[in-house]
Amino acid sequence: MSKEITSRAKDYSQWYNDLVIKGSLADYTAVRGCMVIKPYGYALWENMRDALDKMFKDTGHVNAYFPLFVPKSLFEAEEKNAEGFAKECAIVTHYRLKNDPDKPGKLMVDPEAKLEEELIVRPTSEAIIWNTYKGWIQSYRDLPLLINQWANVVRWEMRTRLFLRTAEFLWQEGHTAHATKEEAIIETEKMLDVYADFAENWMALPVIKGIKTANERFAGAEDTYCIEALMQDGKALQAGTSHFLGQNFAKAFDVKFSDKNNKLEYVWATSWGVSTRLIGGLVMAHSDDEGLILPPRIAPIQVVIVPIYKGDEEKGMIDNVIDKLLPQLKALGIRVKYDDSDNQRPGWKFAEYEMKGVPIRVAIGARDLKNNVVEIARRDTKAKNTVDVNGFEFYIKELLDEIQLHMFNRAKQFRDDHITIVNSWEDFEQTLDTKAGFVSAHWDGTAETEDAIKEKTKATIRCIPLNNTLENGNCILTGKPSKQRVLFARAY
RNA sequence: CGGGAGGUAGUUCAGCCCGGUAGAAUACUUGGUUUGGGACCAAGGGGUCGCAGGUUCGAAUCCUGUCCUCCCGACCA
Repeated sequence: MSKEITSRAKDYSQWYNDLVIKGSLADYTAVRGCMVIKPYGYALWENMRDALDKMFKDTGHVNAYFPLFVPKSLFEAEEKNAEGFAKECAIVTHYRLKNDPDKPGKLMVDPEAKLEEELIVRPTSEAIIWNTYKGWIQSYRDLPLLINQWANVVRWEMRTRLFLRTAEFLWQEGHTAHATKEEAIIETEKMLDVYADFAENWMALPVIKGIKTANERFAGAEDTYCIEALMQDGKALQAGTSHFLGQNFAKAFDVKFSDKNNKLEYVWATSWGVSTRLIGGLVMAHSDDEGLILPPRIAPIQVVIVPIYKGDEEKGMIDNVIDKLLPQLKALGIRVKYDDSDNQRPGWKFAEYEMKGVPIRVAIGARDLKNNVVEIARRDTKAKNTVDVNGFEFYIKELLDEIQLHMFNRAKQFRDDHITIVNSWEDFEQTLDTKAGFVSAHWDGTAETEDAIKEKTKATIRCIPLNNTLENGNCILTGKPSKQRVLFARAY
């Protein structure tokens, strides 16, 4: 089998697929639009999940689990939300199969077993959760309610891509209830900060925090905050969202509480989520034509040690050294793998772990034993270095931090180089076609103009950046007055 | 749902036009030699050719239908 990764320059789609599949993260399955996440990819997800989970808990949230199935009547209670998802729902209509009388050995749906009420496979859990919260909230003393769920959801998309858009995906969804509007908005913004912190400091993925326009807003939300990342092909990726839901769901599901004055009020809500899509973003933002490049903080394997030897005697000598080195590395909390399998030669292993994106490779052979050194190769720059064995665990520890930082800085440099300020329609179109990336431009604030721009260029408004500087200008398309720039891009 | 490509060994694919014993590489198993950037030799196992019809003495190959996958669009809180 060809192990080569398709060049980015040739075909980004193929390049991306190669990275995911040959990097052992995931693969296609027999089920349309679904993927299997392989052990290596799942280990990556677990590291991300654990880091996020801790951040949620540090901000006062707890985990719970709600059902996969949502009765249709509940699902449709919040009209805008239901409408927004209606076109991409999987629906359970029957609960039994039976033998097909016309085709021996085959099964058919038993028409007798039709459900009274259809069950929607959750595309998101607001409906079932708010129906539950109704029973949990009576008094202001029950608030705030800060719950997160780790779950799978299903969205029957027309066109799917590994990690970036699959029919079923894993995610977390936080759903909180608050006594006041102000508190809910603070929560919405706080969780956006958590996401940005995670993306930048754990995934080395620079993001722009912003607010979505009405067109791009979550169905049922008052405001959708987002973090937007830039991929190497110049397309933007929505990496996470945090929604201020106002009282929409409280009203739809009749969730009221008595305040201190014993007055009944609807609660204020937020929801926020990130998914396995983040892995797609990670792959597209950092990898090269040799394979994945994973940030050390979440890499399933941070250091791989490859022995190079002739015969059992040399192998024994190397083993002796490694037996001392492994505990030293593990004592520093480093995830290390000693690959002394003899099915493959060193060269094969080098290529394999590069494809899997392992941040640091340590090679040790007879030559090194004599000099009491090891060869250290970093994945991000491909630089090789010979290091003394004494104290090398501290060198590794520092190098991991350096790689993490370097990956972030490199991605940030790329991102910053691809934010282009334009003031005319000609420049706008030309920039999108030749340079791609984010385009910062004035917009008149209307949905019609946004739609027209999308129609003409396929670019959408990714967000109105938070902390945007106000400046007077004219809409790129209509010339109408505008008070601030927004970020446009073609997106995944 | 429109346009394009495809479905043959675990994987990547050839064979199809012009019908006649199922192929290659790689992976796998065994033995041996190797090991500082994807090793080599020898032997071996492995496929109802996506599915269903049809034409034919005979179909991976021709015809019809159908299902599925990938790519490009439309869709995408």
